[in-house]
Amino acid sequence: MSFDGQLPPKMRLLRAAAELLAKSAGAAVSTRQITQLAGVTAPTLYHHFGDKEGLFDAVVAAGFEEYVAGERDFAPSGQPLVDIRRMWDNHVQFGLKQPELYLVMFGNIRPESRPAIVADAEGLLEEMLNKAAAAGQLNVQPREAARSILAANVGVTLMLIAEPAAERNLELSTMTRDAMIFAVSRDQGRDAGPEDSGKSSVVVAAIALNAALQASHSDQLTSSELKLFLEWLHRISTSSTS
Amino acid sequence: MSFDGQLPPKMRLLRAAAELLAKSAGAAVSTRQITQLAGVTAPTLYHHFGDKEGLFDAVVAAGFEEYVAGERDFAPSGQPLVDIRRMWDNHVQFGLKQPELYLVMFGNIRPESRPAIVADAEGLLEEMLNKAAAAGQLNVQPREAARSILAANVGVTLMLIAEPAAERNLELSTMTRDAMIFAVSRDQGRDAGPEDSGKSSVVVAAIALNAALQASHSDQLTSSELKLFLEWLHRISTSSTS
DNA sequence: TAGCACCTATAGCAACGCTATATGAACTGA
DNA sequence: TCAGTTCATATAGCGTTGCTATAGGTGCTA
Repeated sequence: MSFDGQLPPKMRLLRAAAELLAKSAGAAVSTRQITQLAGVTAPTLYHHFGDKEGLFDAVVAAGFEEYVAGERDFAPSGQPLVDIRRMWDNHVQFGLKQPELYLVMFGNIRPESRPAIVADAEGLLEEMLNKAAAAGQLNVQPREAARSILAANVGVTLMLIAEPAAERNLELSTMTRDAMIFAVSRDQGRDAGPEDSGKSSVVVAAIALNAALQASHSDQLTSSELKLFLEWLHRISTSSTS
Repeated sequence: MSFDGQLPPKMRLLRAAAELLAKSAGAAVSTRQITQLAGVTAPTLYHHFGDKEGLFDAVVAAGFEEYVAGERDFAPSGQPLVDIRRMWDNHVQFGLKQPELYLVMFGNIRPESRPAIVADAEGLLEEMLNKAAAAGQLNVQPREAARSILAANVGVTLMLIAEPAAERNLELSTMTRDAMIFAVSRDQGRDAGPEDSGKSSVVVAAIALNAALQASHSDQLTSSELKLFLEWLHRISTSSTS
C-alpha cells in the first residue's frame, strides 16, 4: 500500500509514519522509509514537520485525539463510578490496540518532554471524578484520585503490552481497576476499620460539599465569603492522610 | 572524568555507558561517546557486548542488581504488609534516583525484549506476598496481587519521573500504595452496593460536614475561623436551593 | 507578463551502528 | 625455548541515518 494518491503530501507523510510505526513492532523507523512510502522526498518532511520527532509528535497528537474521542464516546451512565470503569477499560484497549503509539505516549515520558498528553488524560478522568465527588461518592480529592487512578491504569497497560499477546490476562486490569476505584470511593469507609472512618468522615463530607458547591452556584454566600469558605474547605479536605 | 585508569576495558565501558546514560536526560547516547569516554575503540565494545543494546542490557542488569539489593536490604519486620509498603517505597525511590535507568528498565518494555526484569521484580513481591497469604492476610492469589501491585507501582513511578522534580508530590505514591495494599488485604469491609446514595446536594453535603465537624474537633481551622465557617455552613444547610 | 510566496527535488554532509581485517599479548604443549 | 592457539584491542571503512544548502517548479495576484 502506498499513499501516492490524491492526498496532500503532509497527510501522506502522517499516514505513512503512523502505518510504519504501527507495524514496526518497536524497531526504529527511518525517515527514508517514511518518505518513500509517502512518495515524497526528505525536504518535504522537514518542511512540514521540522523534525523527525515533530512528525512523530503529530502522529501522537492524532492518536491522542482518537483516544480522547474513545473516552468521550459513550454517554454518561449517570453513575460516575461506572463511567470511570469504562474509561479505564477504554484506556487499556487503546494501549493494546496501538501498543507502539501507546509506548510513545505513556512509556517514554520524560520531565522536559512531558506535554499536555498526560495532563489531558488526567483532566478527562478528573472531570468524571468530579461528578462522583459531587454525588458524595469520593473519599479523596478528585484531582488526586485522577492522578492515582491514571498512574495505575498506565502501569497496568504497560505491563499488559509487555506480555506476549498470547498469554495476556486481562484480569490484571479488572482487578487493579476495581481495587483503585474501590479505594477512592466512599462506600469502603463505613464498614472499614474503626480507626480509619473516624478521621475521614469529616474529610469525605468536606470533599463532597466542595464538589457540590462548585457544581451548583449557590448564592447563599457572597463571592468573597465563598472564596474564603472554599479555602477552608480545601484545608480540611487535604488534612492528614499519611 | 574518564575511566582510562586501571580497570579492565569491559568494566570501563559499563561505567562509561552508565554515566552517559544517567546524565543524557533521555537524549540518545552514541557508541562513539561511550568508547571515547572509556578510552577504548569500537571493536572492543562489540567484542564484549556484541551490540549496543547488549551493552545497555548489561548496564540495566547491573542497575537491577542494585535494585534487588535495595529490596532485600531491610530485615523482614514480621509484618508482610508493612514490608510490602517498604518495597513499594524503595521501588519509587530507585526510580527517582536513577530515572534514565528506570525508564530503560520499566518504561520501554516491549513484548520481545524483556519481561525478564519485570518477572524478577514480580518474584520479589510475590515472595513477600506469600508470607502475607500464609498469615491469612490476603484477599487474592499472591501472584495476581504481585502483578497488580507492581503494575501500579511502575505507573506511579513513571508518572513521578515525568513531573518536574520541583513539583513532585509523593502523596500520589503513598495514596496509591495504600489503596493497592488495602485492596488485596483481607480485613477490609468488603461489599457495599454499587450505587447506594443517589443524588447528594449541596445541602445534604453541608449537613453531613456540619455534623462530622462537630463530632471530630478538627484542628485544621482556628476557633474563630471555625465559628465563621460553621455559620456559613449553617446558612448553606438551611437554604432551600438545591 | 512579472513578481512573489509556497512547496518540492537534487545532491550531499556529518554522525551513526557496526564489521573485515590485522596486530599484539598471554597462555599452551612439546 | 618456541610454534600454535586464543583472547583482546586497533585501523580503517561500509552502509545507513537524520538533516540541509540550494535550486527549481507551481499557482497566485497585479
